[in-house]
Amino acid sequence: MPEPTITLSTADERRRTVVDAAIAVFARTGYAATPVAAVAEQAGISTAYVFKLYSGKEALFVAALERCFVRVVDALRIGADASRSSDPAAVLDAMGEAYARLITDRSLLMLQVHAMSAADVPAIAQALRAGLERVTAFAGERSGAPSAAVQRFLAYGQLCHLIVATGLTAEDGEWAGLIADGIRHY
Amino acid sequence: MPEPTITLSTADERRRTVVDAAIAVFARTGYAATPVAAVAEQAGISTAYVFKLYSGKEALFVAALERCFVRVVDALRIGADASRSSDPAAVLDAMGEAYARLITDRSLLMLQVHAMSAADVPAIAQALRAGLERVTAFAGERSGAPSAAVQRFLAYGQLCHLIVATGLTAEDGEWAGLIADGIRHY
DNA sequence: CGGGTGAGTGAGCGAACAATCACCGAGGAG
DNA sequence: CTCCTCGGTGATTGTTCGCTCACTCACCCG
Repeated sequence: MPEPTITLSTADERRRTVVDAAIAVFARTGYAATPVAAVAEQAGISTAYVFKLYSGKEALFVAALERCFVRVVDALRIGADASRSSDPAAVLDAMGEAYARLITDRSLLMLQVHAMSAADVPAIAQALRAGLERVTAFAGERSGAPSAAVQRFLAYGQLCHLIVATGLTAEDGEWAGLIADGIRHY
Repeated sequence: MPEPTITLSTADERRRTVVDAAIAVFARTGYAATPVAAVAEQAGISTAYVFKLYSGKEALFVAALERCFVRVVDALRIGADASRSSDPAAVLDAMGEAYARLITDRSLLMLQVHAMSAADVPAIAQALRAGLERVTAFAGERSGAPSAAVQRFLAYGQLCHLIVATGLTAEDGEWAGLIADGIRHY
């Protein structure tokens, strides 16, 4: 056994590159419609090597989804830290603002949408629940808000996902304005 | 031009059968991962004939989605009619109850989830927006509720979709109970 | 230098799938 | 009977995709 070193192996560095590529590509075309070759191309390596780094397409998607939720929770934490008031409602609002800024790049949002659609794959459903748990637990504990407020936070987050995924704009009419009113998505 | 008859041609009857099959099958495995042959099998006809009834997979999915939204609005109407009070909040609540009962069969719910994921196909995104408009407009006009209440109605509806799609249950822990509290999905 | 280890790839197999085409049979009109 | 329309199908085709395997190259330790 070699002595433990701090420096990462090159394979692990590659894995990070691949996961970043996977987030971007899966977010564009979804789980089923995205060939692994597209992820490999985005990462700048061969398809064969992607299969050496991850046991299959499913594991690759799960890894991307897990990283996605890590990034979401990180954003919520930064948002909460930036809140001027420690009032639960204010902290929750600051988290919402941070999330809205995070998803300026739509990848993290769309990946969650695609994951819901691919949840008939058990491993994906499990990763989705695990990510949801982390978001829910963090939002609740960090803000100190009551359950109903956290639930409301998540519900309007899902509404935001709907707005972005369907490409709703003000030109869609009065009803579109009704749906999107006050929902931040820059 | 033949004289207009009330009786439907057999081809149109077949189209309805196919659309019903499409709703069920697409709801299970989504747009990209569902072969047209699976829809044909469910409908009890050959794959070739499905392509004669619909110009392609895309048109078939759009037809299924449109019918899905028709069924949703119908359910909302029936729910509103059954409301004892004409108070806007009460009517909206009755609509929610009717929707919760409608999606006892998960097909209509999951089809909407899959449609969001497939919204990078322009025709699907358009059908989704059109359906959303009908739901929003009907809920608002029929209940007479203020915009914010209608928006809230949709947001918690999306939360319900998240709960069902991820397969959340009480065994998932306290956080799961927090998310699902009061959200009707039988 | 020689050999072993791990990063990285090209080529290809087998299966699945969207879409098409040639074709069949029944029934109604002339 | 003949023809023509229309519901309906089997077989096929070209392509794509997940995944594997044999292989190369660079580096490092002795």
